[in-house]
Amino acid sequence: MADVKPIGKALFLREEELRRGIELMFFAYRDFTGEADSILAEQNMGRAHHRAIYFIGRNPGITVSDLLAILCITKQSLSRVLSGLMEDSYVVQKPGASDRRQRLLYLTATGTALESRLTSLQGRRFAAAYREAGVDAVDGFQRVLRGLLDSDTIEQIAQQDQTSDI
Amino acid sequence: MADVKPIGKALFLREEELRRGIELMFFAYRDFTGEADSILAEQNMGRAHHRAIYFIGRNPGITVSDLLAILCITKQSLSRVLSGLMEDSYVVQKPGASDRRQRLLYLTATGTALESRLTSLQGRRFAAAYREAGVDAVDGFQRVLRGLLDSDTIEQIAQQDQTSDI
DNA sequence: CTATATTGGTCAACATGGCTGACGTAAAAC
DNA sequence: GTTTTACGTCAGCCATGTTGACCAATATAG
Repeated sequence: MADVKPIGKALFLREEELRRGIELMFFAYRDFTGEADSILAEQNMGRAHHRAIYFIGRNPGITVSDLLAILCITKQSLSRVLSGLMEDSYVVQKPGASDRRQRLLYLTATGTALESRLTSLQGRRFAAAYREAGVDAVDGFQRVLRGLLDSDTIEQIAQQDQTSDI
Repeated sequence: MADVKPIGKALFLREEELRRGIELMFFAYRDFTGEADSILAEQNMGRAHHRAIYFIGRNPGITVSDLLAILCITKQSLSRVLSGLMEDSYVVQKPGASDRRQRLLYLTATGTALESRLTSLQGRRFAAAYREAGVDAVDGFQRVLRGLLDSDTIEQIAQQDQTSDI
């Protein structure tokens, strides 16, 4: 097998490298979400609830349509989740001050508690990975992940960063 | 706001950094799988079919239990998916030579065609991201992703690499 | 050779979380 | 005053995960 053409060898290595990325992405995402999933299961919630709680916590007072734009799901799907979260008092809604059709979403104390529990769990996993890998690796990690995004998503994230009340 | 304590500022930045990672992971995974999902939807398949096809293509002749170990789902869930794939002639099974209880899984020509279509789609996305980000970034990316894995997953991947017939 | 363990499949029932389509209501905007 | 927008809701469908029970073929250990 030593007589493989260099070009073939290069292509093979390239495909291996790409497959490694694909697989790593699959396993990492699964393990990354796994821990939070078990906590959520205890409260009879799923990943969809987590996402809603996370982004409401991150953007207090967000409107339903803005949340829809972030999550990219149908309003029926989100509505089902939000109804559950409000019934169990993780989330409350207030009418918008300027536009009273809007229902601005906020976490309750319970909601905030759950959100920070979940986020600190996932954050610890990231912190450990970052620590092991080193600062330069973190930069590369984020650059590659950004490169995987759709262009719409990139714009969306950029806008969010602008309007966020940091 | 210039009188924030340095320690508070550092913690804030740290949390921001961790949240950035969490969010990037969510968006990147969604966009990364999105394209393949649409192709799969055309063939009335979902992500579960994709995973099965991918790992059978990657490990021709894999047993059902080994595939189960990779996917970490119940055999009932996998069985449903495999039945569909065999009915539509994407996958065939042959009895194992040494252990005839085993059913070794292989892709058909149709299956291989679909697998490579999907993989090259996702591969192109990775290739573009890798190209933009640069070689060093790729290394960092993979190091951080590996750091996010559960220890069981790490062992599993290591074993796979050993036994793979490269 | 027999007992047990392993590999794999199957049926039934259920939950979650996507989706579509249709319809309603309140408020803003023109 | 009409139209558009923001949001909700009802009904139903599909994919994919779950548990539990049960069965068949075969390998393996005693």
